[in-house]
Amino acid sequence: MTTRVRFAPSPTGYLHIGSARTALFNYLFAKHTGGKFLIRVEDTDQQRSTEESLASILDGLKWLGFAHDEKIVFQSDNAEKHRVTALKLLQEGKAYRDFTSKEDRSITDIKKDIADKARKQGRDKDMRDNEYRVLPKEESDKRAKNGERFAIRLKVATTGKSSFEDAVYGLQERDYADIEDLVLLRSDGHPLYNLAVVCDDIEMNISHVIRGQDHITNTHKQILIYEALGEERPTFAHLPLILAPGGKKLSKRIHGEIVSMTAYRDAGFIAGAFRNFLALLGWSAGEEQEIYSLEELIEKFSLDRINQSNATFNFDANNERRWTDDKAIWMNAEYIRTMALDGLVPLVREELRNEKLWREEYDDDEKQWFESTVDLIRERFYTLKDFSEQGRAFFSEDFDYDKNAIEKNLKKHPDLRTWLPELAEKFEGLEDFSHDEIFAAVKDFCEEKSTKVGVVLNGTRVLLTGQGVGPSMVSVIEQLGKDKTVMRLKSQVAWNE
RNA sequence: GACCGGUUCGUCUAGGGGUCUAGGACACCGCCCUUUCACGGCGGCAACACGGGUUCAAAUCCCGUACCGGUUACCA
Repeated sequence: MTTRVRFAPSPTGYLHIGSARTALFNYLFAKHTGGKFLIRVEDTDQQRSTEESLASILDGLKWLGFAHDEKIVFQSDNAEKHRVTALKLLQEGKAYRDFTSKEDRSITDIKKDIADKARKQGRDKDMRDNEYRVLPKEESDKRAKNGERFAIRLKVATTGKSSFEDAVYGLQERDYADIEDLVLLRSDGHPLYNLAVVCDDIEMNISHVIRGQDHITNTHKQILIYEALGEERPTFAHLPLILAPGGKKLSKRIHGEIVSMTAYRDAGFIAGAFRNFLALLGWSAGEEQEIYSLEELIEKFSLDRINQSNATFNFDANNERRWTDDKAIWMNAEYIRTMALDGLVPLVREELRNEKLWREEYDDDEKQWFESTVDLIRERFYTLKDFSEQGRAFFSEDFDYDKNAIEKNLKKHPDLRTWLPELAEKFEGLEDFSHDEIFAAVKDFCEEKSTKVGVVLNGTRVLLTGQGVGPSMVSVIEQLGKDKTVMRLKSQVAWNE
């Protein structure tokens, strides 16, 4: 039997980082086993589902490279089937009509209420305490016929327990006494989550359900539905959660953009790097390797190597440099430094285009220069943004000077104000503006002035690139070329800042 | 509250009775390299939640406690 898994987002928001990892693990498992990766949109809650949300989720999945194998299933399209299923269970006496009228309250009120009520309840609460559970069939039929509104609830056994072997957490058990007679169909006729999920998973022939461990209690309920339906259940694998620092829930309301996948794309992350980072959050191959290509992840992935404890996604909202997890940033830098130039160049092109720094010549006459520039400056960059920010001076005359760099590398050595234009003149006289020639000129110059090479090079770096740090300075000079180098060394702009 | 999970360096993790004076990665700190800097190389700091058992031997198995998380809807 080939494996079939599904990623089932509900389109009520952006693609959450935790959902992205769930999608990743589903994808890796499918590809590892030669199976299918499907997408099902859980849009039963029509009130909260939006088109934009769906578009942004699909966008995020596409960016991460998770192509789905079959047509996307929309859960709302199957509502009729779900209804028929609920009615069937009612017919068979496995479910019953609940005529209790629905309370009409706002979602936040309900949430608060549930929390309050739950805190007061102990285990002695009888989950079967519903007068309609034992209402004679004739009576129930009669009231329904009279047009009385009702919800359909599953009749959960009074004694016994539900159990399943989780691929990650092992044997899971729950007493029936702790499970309420869950509602399958709302009184307005809309199917509810647990029913819809089970029906669709059966319909889609899903072999493995891989989802967050916040669904474990749902799984017990869903198993009850599988059993009532007489259907075989899939293998379940629950994933540990990704938490915010301090072990709290990671939410957009509290933590902002950091939880949204698109924030990473917009911040200049490489999809492969982020995927790599996500894969190692809750899973490891059990070896001392950190960088994995998608192919390697697929080859090495297995459910039994998934961790059972929740992971903390580490970041510091008050520190600009630590806006997201250190390791994620490091990994992105690692990818930028080491990935094939062929792969990086198009990404840089896009970044420069977005920032209006792109020139068509970079794809034509200046292709070689452009590629060697990217190769030179990528060495110390962390994100694609750095190409248009720290690296801006390579692509435009309109760049800023780093304040600290000016102070530390320029103004601390006032002589540089006259020296650097002098150095420019020296450069002007050079025949071929090569690495060796440039270096020799700088060395000569420093001897003349009896100063350290570092002082001159650091000052030069500020005037040429606006930065305090970067690749080998002589290479930078060579890469910029004689004209720009001379012009910028003579400029007084930085001195006047 | 109840039910269900979890707990190894600050963070991600390896380890599943002896090979653990607990390994790797990120971050941090030092040194070296680079006649300059946030690259690179080398090194350092730093963890088995606690208490009982079982065993010749426990980070690893069992029990309890603490703490953290999940769930507890006619939401998904």
